[in-house]
This record gives sequence, C-alpha cells and structure tokens, in this order.
Amino acid sequence: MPDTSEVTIFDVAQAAGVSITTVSRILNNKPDVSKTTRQRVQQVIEELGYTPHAQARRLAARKSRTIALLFPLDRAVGQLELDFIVGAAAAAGNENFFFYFVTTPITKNSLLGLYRSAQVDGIILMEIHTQDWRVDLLREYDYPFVMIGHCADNTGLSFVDVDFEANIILAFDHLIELGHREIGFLGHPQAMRQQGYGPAVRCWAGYEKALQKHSLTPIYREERIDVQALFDATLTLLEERPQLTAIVATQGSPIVGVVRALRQAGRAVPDDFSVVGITTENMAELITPPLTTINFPAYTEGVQAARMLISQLNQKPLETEQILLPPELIVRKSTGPVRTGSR
Amino acid sequence: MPDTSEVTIFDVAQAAGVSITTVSRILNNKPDVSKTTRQRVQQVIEELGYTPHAQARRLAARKSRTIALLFPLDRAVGQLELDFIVGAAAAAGNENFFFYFVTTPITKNSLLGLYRSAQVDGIILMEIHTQDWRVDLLREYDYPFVMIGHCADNTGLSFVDVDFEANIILAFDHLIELGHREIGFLGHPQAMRQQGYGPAVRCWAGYEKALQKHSLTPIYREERIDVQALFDATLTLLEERPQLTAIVATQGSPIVGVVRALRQAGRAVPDDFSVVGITTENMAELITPPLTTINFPAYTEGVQAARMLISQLNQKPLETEQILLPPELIVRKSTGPVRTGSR
DNA sequence: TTGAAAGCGTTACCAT
DNA sequence: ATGGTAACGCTTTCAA
Repeated sequence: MPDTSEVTIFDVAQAAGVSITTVSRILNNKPDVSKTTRQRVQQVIEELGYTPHAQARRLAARKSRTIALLFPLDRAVGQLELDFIVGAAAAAGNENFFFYFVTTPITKNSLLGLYRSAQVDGIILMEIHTQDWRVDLLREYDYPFVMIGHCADNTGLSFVDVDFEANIILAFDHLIELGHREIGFLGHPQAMRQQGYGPAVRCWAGYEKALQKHSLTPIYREERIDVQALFDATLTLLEERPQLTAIVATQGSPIVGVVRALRQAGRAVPDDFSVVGITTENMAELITPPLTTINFPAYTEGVQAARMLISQLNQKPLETEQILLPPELIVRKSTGPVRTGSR
Repeated sequence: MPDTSEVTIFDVAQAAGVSITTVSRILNNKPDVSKTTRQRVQQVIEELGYTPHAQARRLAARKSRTIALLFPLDRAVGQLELDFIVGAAAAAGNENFFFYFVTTPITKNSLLGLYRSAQVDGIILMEIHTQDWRVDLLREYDYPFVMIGHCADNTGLSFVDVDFEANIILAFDHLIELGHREIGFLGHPQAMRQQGYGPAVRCWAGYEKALQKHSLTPIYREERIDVQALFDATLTLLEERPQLTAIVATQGSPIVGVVRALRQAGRAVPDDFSVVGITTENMAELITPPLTTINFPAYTEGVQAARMLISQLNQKPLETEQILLPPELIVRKSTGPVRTGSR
C-alpha cells in the first residue's frame, strides 16, 4: 500500500533542493522561474506523486475556486433539472472550478453563510421569482451570483433565461398558420403565477398577447403540474369546448397526461388534434407521438450560467451579461393542419 | 452594504472576552464549557453574523467533510442518473457533508488527486465494471469509497446495487405466469457485456437462467441503447419470429422505441403483446401505456450510498456493508395474459 | 531568479 | 472550565 498522501510542498522543495516559494511559483504557473529549475521541480513532483492540498491553497489564496448550484428540491425533478446540473457541472469542471451541488433548503443565514464561510466564490440561482428575496439579499451584500431565470428588476445582474413570452406567442403563431382557431391553453398553477414564479408569469403574458394578436377566444386552465392533473384538465377542456382542435401546454414531461386524455377522447394526434409543449429535446422524443415543442435548452443554460459566473469571478470589472435566449419551436409529430370539416 | 465577511473566530473571542480556544470548543459542540460562557459566546456569534471559515476548518481538522460522486458523462443521462445524484446529495446534506459533483473524465492521477489534495474524504463510484481499475486503485491505496454497483471480487468493499439477475428472472416468471412462452429479450449492447459492465453482465446471466428454468427458446438481440435502435430491433425480432407475444428489455427510457415499434406492427399493448422494462417509477408512468417494470430505485440507491460512505468515514472500524436490493416487479399496464388463439 | 518569513482562520494539544 | 501556542500546507510580500 503506497503512501503518498503525506507529500507536501515542503517535501518537494527539499527533494528538489529549492525553496517552498519556488515550488509554489511553479505550481501556479508564475513567471520568474528558470527553465531548468522548473523542469527539475516538475520532475520531482511527478516522482513523489505530489498533489497540492486544496484546502490549504484556498485558505492562503483567499479563493475557494468553487461555485455552487442552489437546487430547490421542492418540486418533482426531471430531465430539465438534470440538464441544468450537468451543464453547469461540466462548464465548471472545464474552468477548473469545483462544483458544489446544494439541495438542502436555504435560509437567509445559510445563503450568506456559503460566502462567509468561504465555501463558494459565487452561486447559480434557479427557480427565480419576479420578486426574489435571495436576489435582493445577495445584491445587498454584493456577493457574486448569476441567475437561471430573471426577476422584475435586473439592473446590474447577470442571467440566462428562456424567453417564455416570445415562445408561447411562437407556438400560437405556428398553430394559427396550420389553420387552428380553437386553441386551449394549459398554464402553470395559478398560485405559481401569483407568487411571481418567472416562467408562470411570462408564459401567461405570452398567452394574453397571443390571444390579442390573433383575436382568439380564451379557453384555458391553470392546473397542478402532474400527469393526472393534466389528463383531467384536458378532458374538462374538451367537454367545455368540443370544437377545440389544439392545445398549448406550458408543462414539461407531465404533458403526457394531455396526450393520453386526447387518445381516450378519441382525438388522434396530430390528425384530429395538435399539441405543443415545452420540454428538452430528449423528453420530446420519448413521447408518442414525438412532441412539437418550444425547445428548452437546459444544458446550454447550465453551461452559460456557470461560464458567466466564473468569468465574473475572474475579472474585477464585473460585466453583467443578460442572455434571453431567442424563441425556438421544434416541429415534430404532434402538430398538423386543422382538419377541414372537423366538428 | 453590511460587511460581515471579515468576521473571524478572533473577533468573536475578543468581543465575548474569552479565548479563541473556547470559541472553537463551542463551535464544535465540545464539552467542558460552562453554560453561561456558551450562551454568551453564542449570542456574540449571532450578533456579529459570524460563520466559521470552512477551508481553515478543514485544513486544521484534517478532514474535508466532503464526498464526491464521480459521474461519467460518456452516456446519455436521464431520470435514472438524476435520481442517483439527487439522492446522494440530499443524504450528504442531511449529514452535514458537502457534496461535490464531478463530471470531468477521471484518470488514475486525478482520482488519487481527489484524496491527496484533501478535496474529499470519500467517493461514490458508479457504472461499475466486473473488473474495474478505479476499484482496484482505491483498494490498493486504501482510500474510502462505496460503489453503486459491484464487481467480481467485493471482499472488504461496500456497495449498494440492484439485483439485476434476480430481477430479469422475476420478469420472466411474471410473463410465464400470464401464459407467455414466446418471449424476446433485448439486452445491453454486446460490447458492454464483454467489457464487464455490471448490469449488462448480470441481466444476461438472468436471461440465461430464465431460459433454462422455463425451457424457453432463446430469441434475443443486443442493441445500442437508444429509441431508434430498439425500434428497429423490435421489428427485426417480430420478423424473425412472428409468434412472439412478449418482450423483456433491459434498457431504461429508450424502451419507448419498443412500444412504438409494436404499435407500428399492429400489436396492441397489452392486449396482443406484453412488455417489461427496467426504469424508475417516474419514467414508467410517462410511457403510454404505463410500463410494467423492474423497479430501479435510483434515488434510494443514491441515499444509501452516501449514508454508507459517511458512516464509514465517521467510524474507524470500517464495517463493510453490501446491499443487494431484492428484486421488485411493478405491474402496470403493459403486460397481460397471452391471447388464447393468438397467431 | 530565488528565498525567508509572515500570514490565512482554524483545531489540537498541553498547561493551568 | 479555560487559555496559550504550535501546527495545518499553502500563497504572498519583501528583500536579496
């Protein structure tokens, strides 16, 4: 059982016949070290199997080189969330930052504590609300962070977000183009919208604009986000308004409930009925029929968020970056032209 | 902009009129501190908004209180993987451990480096192969780790794993009971099995035992794990052997391809044809029809792995725990009795 | 180009 | 029950 776990910078210095300082310089790729010294030390490092002690380094350098993703566990998590995580983790790894994944519920103190305890240099916040206490708090203390999502007042803040409003409008445009006029809308739960949850608010705003733009009659429901709830809501909608020929839903994978309800009601998708959802690419392909969706590039968002944060951390003059991804509709097999002479 | 980021243990000690040592004792819940002192210091901590410096703590205590999940990004990730992560992260948080999520590809050096650099106290390994160099390496160096999965020789090692072999047998038992005799098997890619990837090896072993147990004729394919590949494989299987009435597939969500192919081939599930897969509960419910599955309790596995690791870290006498979860078949809507007089 | 020494903010050990 | 002080392993500043 080899034992290399105890090798310190001191051992390296001694073995190479140089000072600790010199070794440190080499470790940190600093200039002002002769080529020969550098080589010799590097060889010793190799031979001894030396790895710098991360904690000591961070303590001395006063930088944690760590970012955290605050991940609220209060809702069902799916492909979408996974993609955020993996994207952010991958980007952090690329920049040689550590990625700390936090799922425990946060409070004002635990949030500040992450910075104060020098656990992290910066944070990625998600599930942003129009008014968000976490944002207010971090802004007040001037701690670095970026958001996946955005709030009402974003001055001086960096974020990456999907343009939900434009996306919903795009979805309606698509259906209108296919000849649909009777289009149902399944939004987020009303409570979420009232609490200011970003996607809920902006999807709803998009819906209202689409109604106006195309002079449509409003037909909607705001339901719980799960398969069963959407199944029931769809049947209700069809009952209330049998002439419906299409539905736009803001939920992710639970949209399966909509498809299932339509099948039960004898409406074939996409021949009799069209459906548009919001999901990641992976998920859309798993649904039968493959779903026409507003694309949710969660992986990309995760990557961008991490990159923005790290670049903010690296340079003093904090440039704010605000990325609102352009709407993107991917037409698959769940939408088609309205049936002429349909009921 | 309040500034509390610079408060150290020294400030607390001074403000409370005690020594640093005493404050440290209180911070770490050690005995031998008078009740009054403790209260007073605690109040000062509160007032000053003091949070101990994590890096300094870890350096001095020679413990990182951090575990890492090594997450290979080489394959498509889905609900299954997410559940591992979230489960492990939640469990770590509960035990007040930090959870470090690593997606960068690892090498011998980077793996050892995680320990040497005191970045982590222990590691959770997944995607275990029968012969796994990571396991051999960590065993040789005697570094703490646990596996999600297990290998050929597990003496002295801790793991949690699904009993794939028993599960596959259980799936066949279920179908046999329903009267099926012509059952196709869609296994992992042959290459994976040959490389010793655990689930591939043991699913195959289960298949062979099931064949023998029920004296069945082998009908199988070992395909790439994606929707399209399984779609094609299913059609091929049906062509080769039209009398098939059921399929057992070892893949997760891509099993959607099987269902889709059956629909195209005019075989109604579960009336004409039965399908059993291996997925998490969430995923099974999203498929139409809801899939009868071998349950994959990924969240639980993640939780258990983290708990095992942490308890191993906390107590010196390393007790090994080896958990092979009992097989569990959840019957949903994709299996039914064989049609009498079916082709 | 190199090195000595002073931190970084804790914990642990040994006194008292 | 409390305090002084030496680590912990590194980075940084200043001097040579």
